Amino acid sequence: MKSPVLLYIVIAGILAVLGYFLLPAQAVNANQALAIGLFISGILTPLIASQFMRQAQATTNADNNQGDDAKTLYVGNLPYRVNEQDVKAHFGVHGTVISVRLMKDRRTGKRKGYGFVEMLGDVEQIVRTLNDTEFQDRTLKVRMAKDKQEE
DNA sequence: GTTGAGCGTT
Repeated sequence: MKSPVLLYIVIAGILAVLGYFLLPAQAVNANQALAIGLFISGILTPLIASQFMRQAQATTNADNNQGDDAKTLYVGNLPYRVNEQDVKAHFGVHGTVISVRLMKDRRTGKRKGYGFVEMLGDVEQIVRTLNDTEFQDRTLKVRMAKDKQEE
């Protein structure tokens, strides 16, 4: 039931069969029956189509809630010497790491000691697991990233 | 070459 046009045809077909048996032939002629059927189909199609859209949306939301969407974690208190590969390896144990961005000074390019890890999985659980844990002799700060939850 | 709270980048 992908296109509204197809849906419209199906509804009109069902109504045609129903009308053939239910409508008194002496009260309504063929042209009137056709007009009524098309009219009712025109009303029903958007209603039913919107129901399908809601179901599809609900399915999408359910998938997202299963943790298949990328979330961004804020990671603070990182050692200055670690690179993005190290962070990726460390977080990759508990989920799928999409990308790692270690913030650095724009001029000198030196690490600022914090960054963002974009990953899949139960992010809330990962925060609880990795926050306040040792990483290269430093105690990590792991939080949900603020504003930008991009898709 | 140093430092140590924080929420960013085309």
